[in-house]
Amino acid sequence: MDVHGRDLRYFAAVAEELNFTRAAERLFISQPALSKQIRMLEKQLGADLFHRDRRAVRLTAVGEALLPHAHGMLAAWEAAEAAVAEASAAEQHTLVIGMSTSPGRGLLPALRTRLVSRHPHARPVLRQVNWADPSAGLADGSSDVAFVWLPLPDGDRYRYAVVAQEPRLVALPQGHRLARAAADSEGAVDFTDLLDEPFLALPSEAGPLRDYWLALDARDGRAPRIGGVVGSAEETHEAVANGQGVALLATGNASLVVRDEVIAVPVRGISPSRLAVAARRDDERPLVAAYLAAAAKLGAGTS
Amino acid sequence: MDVHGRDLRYFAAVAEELNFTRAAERLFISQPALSKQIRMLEKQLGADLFHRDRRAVRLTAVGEALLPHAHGMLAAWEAAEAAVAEASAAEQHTLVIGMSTSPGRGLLPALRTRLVSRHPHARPVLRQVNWADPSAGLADGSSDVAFVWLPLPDGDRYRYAVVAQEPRLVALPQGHRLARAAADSEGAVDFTDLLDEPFLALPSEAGPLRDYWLALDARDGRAPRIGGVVGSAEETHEAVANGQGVALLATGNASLVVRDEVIAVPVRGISPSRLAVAARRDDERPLVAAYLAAAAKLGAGTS
DNA sequence: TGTTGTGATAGCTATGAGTTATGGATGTCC
DNA sequence: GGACATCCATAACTCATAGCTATCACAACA
Repeated sequence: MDVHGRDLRYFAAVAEELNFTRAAERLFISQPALSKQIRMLEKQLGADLFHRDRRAVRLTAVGEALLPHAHGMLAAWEAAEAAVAEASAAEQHTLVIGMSTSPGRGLLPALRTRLVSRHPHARPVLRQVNWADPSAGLADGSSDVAFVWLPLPDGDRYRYAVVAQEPRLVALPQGHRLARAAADSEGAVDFTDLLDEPFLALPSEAGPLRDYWLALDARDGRAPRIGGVVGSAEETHEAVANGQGVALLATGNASLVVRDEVIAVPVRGISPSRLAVAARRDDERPLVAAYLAAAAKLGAGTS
Repeated sequence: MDVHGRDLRYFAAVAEELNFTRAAERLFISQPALSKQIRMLEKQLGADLFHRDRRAVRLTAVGEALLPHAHGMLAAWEAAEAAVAEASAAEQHTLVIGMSTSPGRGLLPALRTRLVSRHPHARPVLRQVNWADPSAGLADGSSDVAFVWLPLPDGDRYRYAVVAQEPRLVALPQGHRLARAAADSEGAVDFTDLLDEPFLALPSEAGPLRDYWLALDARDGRAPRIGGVVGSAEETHEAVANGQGVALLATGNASLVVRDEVIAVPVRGISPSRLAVAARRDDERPLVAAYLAAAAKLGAGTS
């Protein structure tokens, strides 16, 4: 049914040498092993490939018929191996960078520059991931590294470098009562004033991250009112503008949501947001390590 | 280095099903066996072929690169198998008929007709063999059946059917003294009159056959004079015409030597020649058996 | 929360691809 | 013609591997 490529290689060698002993030497196996393998191949094909005269070995008609196919298949396999090696190398040098929203803050160009200076062959590829996955593709392997918001669910599966720590804002519809209140109070609001507001939440799959953007730890155990579930910056903008609810934002992301009817004001009394570059803890590939190292350096510089 | 075709087949199946269990069923092997084989292939290539998410199996970039090659090689092997089968069938139906000189006597067309009436696919192929090989190619396998002169050296290795038994003639140059003597004596000569003539002999490799055409058994142990060694009808004609020696002939072969300066006259006192169709005793192939059977029938009819 | 589906793992067996040692036939050299 | 070299086949053994069954781990789903 199938052949082992080796058998074809052996066959081609014997066909070329027309001498089992020399062919075996060339193949770095013993002569009996070669004899046996050729016999097995002949048995499998149900036809002799060589005429073993006492004095000479020569191809039979069947052998002649097989030889060009054997050469073709050996060449085809070499080509296949080369294709695999190439694809493999390309994969080695590709770094998939997951992100839920554009990290902005000039981070991507800075990290890219640092990465390619260390690994000139590196090909960073950006990948947008739904907000439902707080690991931005790390969990299912679709990203190699990712921009994530801390805290990360299953945090011990990852390692990360914080690249930005910023106060959180709240996005409000332009006419909201708290928008006016903030204008009176140094342009900020207390989180306690937001406790009864309906909040836009991440999908429940987001786990701890959903709780974090609801600032659950600042609510003293009282459940938040959920005004809706959002999966992207665009949806958030729409929902806020429509008055479905308010939403906490990282300062660096305000520009994605604030426009038209929506404004954002700082919130006092909650922890700042922390944006990190993360990778799977067990992923030791050089490119991944280099990207994380670059991020750590950047984070150290800007914190 | 090499692949087993089986592994490519397995890979292609999994790539198509994107499900190990179903692919294994389709391949009539167990799922663990398939898993293991794919892992081995991946290990051999040094790259993963499939992305095994908990929920889904999908090809990696490397797998995508390999797949078309795998399909190509599987198709190539099918083509190779077909080529082998075809060549094998052709060989099955080919009967190589060895002969030292054309057997004449209408034997070839008669036997050919009988053979193809029994085996319509049979392709008889004629092969001229040097006189040095009295088995006309049977010994070294270059003929399947052969027209031979009895006695045959290593006679027990062959089986045969006598197709012609004829008095032997002697070929003489036209002006030879015995040519005239024969004309006086019923057109024949006694072998005793030839004892001192130089004889043309077959090459020494011919063994008993050489002795036979020197009629050694009719010489009472006295060595013949050898006038030369001949390897074909043409050489014999030349040598006789030149007076190098005389030569015994089968009646049916006289026409090959007798022309121009050479005549042939019957010889009294020696056994007749026996022409047979022979095959290797251990060669039981239907075509060979059929040819021999046809020869036996023909021999029985004409003897 | 049990059930189903799916892939990986473990442990076993049989096959097969390799080894060395040896046999037997042929050809070669003095 | 005898010693020797060449060459393919066979025998007996070893070790890797391709297959099996049984089972686990995990996700999806009802």
